[in-house]
Amino acid sequence: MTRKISTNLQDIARATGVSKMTVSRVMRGGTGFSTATRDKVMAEAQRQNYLPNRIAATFGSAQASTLAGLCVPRFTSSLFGHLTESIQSNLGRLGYQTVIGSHEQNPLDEELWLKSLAAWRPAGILLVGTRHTPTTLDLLKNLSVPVIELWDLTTDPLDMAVGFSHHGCGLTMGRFVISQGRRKIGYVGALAAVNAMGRARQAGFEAALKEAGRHFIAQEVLHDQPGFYAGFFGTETLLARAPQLDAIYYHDDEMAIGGMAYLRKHGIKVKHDIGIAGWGAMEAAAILPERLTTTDVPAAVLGKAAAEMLVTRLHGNRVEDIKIVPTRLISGNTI
Amino acid sequence: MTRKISTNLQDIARATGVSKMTVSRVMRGGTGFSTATRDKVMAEAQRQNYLPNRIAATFGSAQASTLAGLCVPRFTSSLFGHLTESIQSNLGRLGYQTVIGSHEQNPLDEELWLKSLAAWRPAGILLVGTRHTPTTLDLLKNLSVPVIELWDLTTDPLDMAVGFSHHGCGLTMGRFVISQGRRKIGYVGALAAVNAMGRARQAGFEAALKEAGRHFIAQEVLHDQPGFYAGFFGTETLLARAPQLDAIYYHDDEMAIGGMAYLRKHGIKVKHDIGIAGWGAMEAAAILPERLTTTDVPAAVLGKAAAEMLVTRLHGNRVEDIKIVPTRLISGNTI
DNA sequence: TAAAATTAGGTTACCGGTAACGTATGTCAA
DNA sequence: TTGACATACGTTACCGGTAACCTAATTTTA
Repeated sequence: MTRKISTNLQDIARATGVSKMTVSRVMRGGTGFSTATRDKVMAEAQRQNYLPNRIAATFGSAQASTLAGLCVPRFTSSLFGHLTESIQSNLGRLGYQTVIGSHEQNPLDEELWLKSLAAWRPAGILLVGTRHTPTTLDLLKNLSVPVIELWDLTTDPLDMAVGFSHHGCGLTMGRFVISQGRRKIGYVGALAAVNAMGRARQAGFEAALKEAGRHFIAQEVLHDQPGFYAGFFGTETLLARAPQLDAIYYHDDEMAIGGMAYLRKHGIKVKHDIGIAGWGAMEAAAILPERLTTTDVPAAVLGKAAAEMLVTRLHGNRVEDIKIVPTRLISGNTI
Repeated sequence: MTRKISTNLQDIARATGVSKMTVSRVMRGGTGFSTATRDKVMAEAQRQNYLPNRIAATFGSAQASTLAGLCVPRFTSSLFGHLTESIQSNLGRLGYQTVIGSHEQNPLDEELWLKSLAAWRPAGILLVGTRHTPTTLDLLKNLSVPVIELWDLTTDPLDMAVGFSHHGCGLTMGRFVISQGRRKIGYVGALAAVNAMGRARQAGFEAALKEAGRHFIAQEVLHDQPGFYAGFFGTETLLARAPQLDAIYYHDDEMAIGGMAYLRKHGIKVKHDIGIAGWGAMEAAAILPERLTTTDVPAAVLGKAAAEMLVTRLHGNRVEDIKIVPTRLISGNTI
């Protein structure tokens, strides 16, 4: 029982009296055929309801693959959701299909995913994050396809990169918070020891504090995934240790919002008593009665740039290896 | 320049003195070889750093595909993020790779995505939503692979379905709101005319009102995507038309939270003045000072069930065609 | 103990495209 | 007028697995 899902190029060739190769050329919109032949072939393909077979095409020539892999930390964060959305739709528009994975900041999960992806001989690979296992690096080298590292620009890219400086985000926010007169500042983070990008923001902020002769009064870096709960409970722990704080910098907006919920619950006035700064500019942050002080991260712009970068390179054109997308401080109303 | 990314079965066969077919059998963990042969082959594969080739495998036999397609409305909502995360990780665990798409409630986008997916001859397809174009239905039939419709159980499934009743969610919430003494109730929704599931919840709620001899005093269904902003401005419009409301039912939690932000901004007390009910139980809803009255939707459970259902079927085992996952009313503190 | 069944392989023929190269025919400039 | 070159195809040889079928040896069963 050979499962024949659709007619193939040979069927169309037979029906139109040309060779399979000519049909292939027509279907791919190349050259080497007359307009008469093209019209005849296209009409017949339409009539037979031909469904292209990328499996066969990729098998015949690895160059023909239109599969791209995307691995992000998780899909449950607003920012990565926007990034995924943007990459998938832009790659789709450009004729590529997206295979996804998530690694939860665990390089071994990324490696596992990459192994299963590699079996599909993808045309290109997009990775969020710059922590990779040796095996991952080996695999990427063997595959010898374009690799774009997204989100972070703090280390040298393997191949190409689209992102921004997390250190810069932290630095800018730190200077802003200092400029607003805050001096006793704490930090609440997440994913201790595995989140290089969060740490880079934290370090950037701390550099700004140092410029002003200050440092973090207290820090609470949870081992959990970031999120509303983590922000809520992280704030509780932090304030238990350092009740005198006049500002808190958070890993991201979700955690900041969680923290604000904690403050409100305990009658601590946001801004008046304790200033709050987040990161990521999630939609909810702009809707809060107190507009959250945060950093806008253009996830959709970044995704579009990455998709276009990849496809340009796949089409054999030169591309700049590194693209920086601008982040923007949103002063808001919580500092 | 033939790009040879990895050694192939033939290379391993040559090195171990068996046939390619035997190596294939060993690699797939089947039967028809001695343990001695297996060990020899596995060792050699390891030594040569063999990378399986799913393109070739799928080409050789369509049954060998381990590619599954997943199309959701969008990746930017918390619920669909959790769903995507769950499906991807569970399918990954079971040896399948996930190709994603998003349709933004537009069946034509779904059709376009399905066409590009079909070229990869996937093993199975997961769709959120039950609105499909005729071409989509044709394609699904031609592909003759398992199709699981997720999220909604209000219509007959094409093949299999995992979901819950949106009408039931609305009905239960409606009865609860009535039981709390609310009588002048409004509705704020989104995606007018294209969102069957939101409409089903609305209709369910309305059925509960009818039981109590009531009806929606006012409704505001935006044409936009749901989200915090939509909730904020939808509430503004609704209250301009019907200021006397004592409760509002929202399309989802994001919109409810946006609505609450509007109320707070205008000094209207949530619960005391106007009760609020959402849907979806997003994490943020539980963190708010007033815990949001909402419906818990087990997106992760649903995703896991769908992944396992698909794989069970692909392994040739019988499965129940329809699986209902339970939703749960969270009474919260905003009604 | 002979027949039947199982085990451990090998052989062959594809799957449906694409790259590379070959070959008429027509066109244009020197 | 003739060579050079472009155009419009056709031919051939793969790409790397898997299904289906076959064989010889070994084990089990009647």
